[in-house]
Amino acid sequence: MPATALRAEGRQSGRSSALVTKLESVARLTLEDRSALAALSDGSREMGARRNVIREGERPDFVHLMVEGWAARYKLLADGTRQITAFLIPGDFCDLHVTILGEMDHSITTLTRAKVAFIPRSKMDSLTERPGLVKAFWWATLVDEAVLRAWIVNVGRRDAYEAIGHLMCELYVRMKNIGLTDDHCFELPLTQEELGDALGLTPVHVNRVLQRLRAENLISFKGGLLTIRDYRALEEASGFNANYLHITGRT
Amino acid sequence: MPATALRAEGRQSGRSSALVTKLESVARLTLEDRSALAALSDGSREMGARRNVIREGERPDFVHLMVEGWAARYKLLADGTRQITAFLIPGDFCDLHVTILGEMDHSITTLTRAKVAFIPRSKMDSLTERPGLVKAFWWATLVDEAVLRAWIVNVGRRDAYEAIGHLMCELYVRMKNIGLTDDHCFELPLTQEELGDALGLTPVHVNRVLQRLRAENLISFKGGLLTIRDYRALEEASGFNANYLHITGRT
DNA sequence: CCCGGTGAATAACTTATATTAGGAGCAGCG
DNA sequence: CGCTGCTCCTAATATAAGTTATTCACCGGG
Repeated sequence: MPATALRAEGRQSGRSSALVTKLESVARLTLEDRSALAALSDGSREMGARRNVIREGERPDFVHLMVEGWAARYKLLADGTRQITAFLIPGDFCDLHVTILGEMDHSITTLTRAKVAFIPRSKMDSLTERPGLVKAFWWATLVDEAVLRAWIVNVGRRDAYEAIGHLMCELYVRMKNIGLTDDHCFELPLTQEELGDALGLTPVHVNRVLQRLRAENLISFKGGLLTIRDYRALEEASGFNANYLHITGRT
Repeated sequence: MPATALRAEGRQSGRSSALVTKLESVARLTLEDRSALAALSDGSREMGARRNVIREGERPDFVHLMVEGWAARYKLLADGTRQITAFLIPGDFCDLHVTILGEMDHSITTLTRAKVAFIPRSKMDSLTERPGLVKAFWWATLVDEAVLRAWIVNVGRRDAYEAIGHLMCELYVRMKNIGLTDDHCFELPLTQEELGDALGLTPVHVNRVLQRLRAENLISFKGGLLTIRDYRALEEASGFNANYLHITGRT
């Protein structure tokens, strides 16, 4: 498979930003809207893998936007276990409008090397004066909420096999929506432990399930690269239905 | 315990609506804001227990607001199991701004007899022209999101005992915030099966855990009425921390 | 007053997943 | 080069929770 095509960090450079790509799939943006969004990435900072973007208890002055790389939203429990509640990929806001709530009730860490934009509140305010963007931002938060609900279903009612399959389907659709897939292959830079932290499973159980998914020829997953060998079958096996992602355009 | 005081459907009548009480705990509302909110309850409809408010796939014309009684947000799986992703109590919007997304990706049902306001979109639009209310509504959706994250942690990383305790603490704080508790007692009109559907457990296991919580004198729960006998201990046992509810005023 | 329905309580048994532990492969690094 | 530290993989055992089934208590209706 064409691994290198996906790996390259600059795959999107030259094209529009992931955020623009994502929002254009549901909202009609003006030229000015688009360049205003693109400008957000300008002052973005490079961060190493596994660095804190924000921590629980902090009161961020900025809204953070993923420009490149992956991050995860998580909560730490008293006994040291961790629950990941969201994976953040390029084009995702980490904490849109969180200034309203005051302090963070969870933490965010990068998973890979990443580019994160730190957007001052004043800049956000000027953006939300554009009616088209307000609506697009609303759409984004509502979809985030829908993803959370699907996550609950995953952890609550699906067994490990279905849950892992479901998560992979979701991430595939989201990555495809920002142009970061190549056929049915995309970068999934998660360790088995991180997958477990997302789904409430132990790494050893994740391992067993991955083997089964491979044995059944549904996926191949190695070196941070996931290929869904039989997307239909994986959807079927995991009960995935993309409707909750509310992507209207291309599927 | 003073059951009757809580049971009365009109407990709040004469006072301000649950929505006003809830939003006032975080935002300063003008007199007009308050009366505009109160007016929302005017055209509310009575509904029986276990009736659909909205179903997956529908495209609602209205925003629904819980005025009295309980409801639940849920998803149905192919194998017939159900996962509840939220409990809705008075003052909660069922689907704020959902008109943006198009069709519903989940369903909502009443759990008890309830009063639900059906608010036309135009009315919502006029409300959100008031800056104070926009911010208050934002706060409400952000808290809803935080509740979803806590729910994921509950289902993913806590065992049944902790999860049930945690849910009870959360519901206690939320009910208290809208003035529907009496000391540490409040109406919790959930069957053991519904509790199970919320936490991904079977009713028989929920039963076992409830017995244990009773045996340890942490709660008493009978006839839809929950009394938290030792709130501190329950918080401690379940790892509950109310910070994610972002209630600034009274605790 | 009995009847049917629903929710709660048990019990016996099964199963999915956790726990603990150890080894193998590979990458970065002094 | 040979460390050191991750991931990944595997196995043995333990346990929380599921499954199925039965009984009991309560409540409203005819």
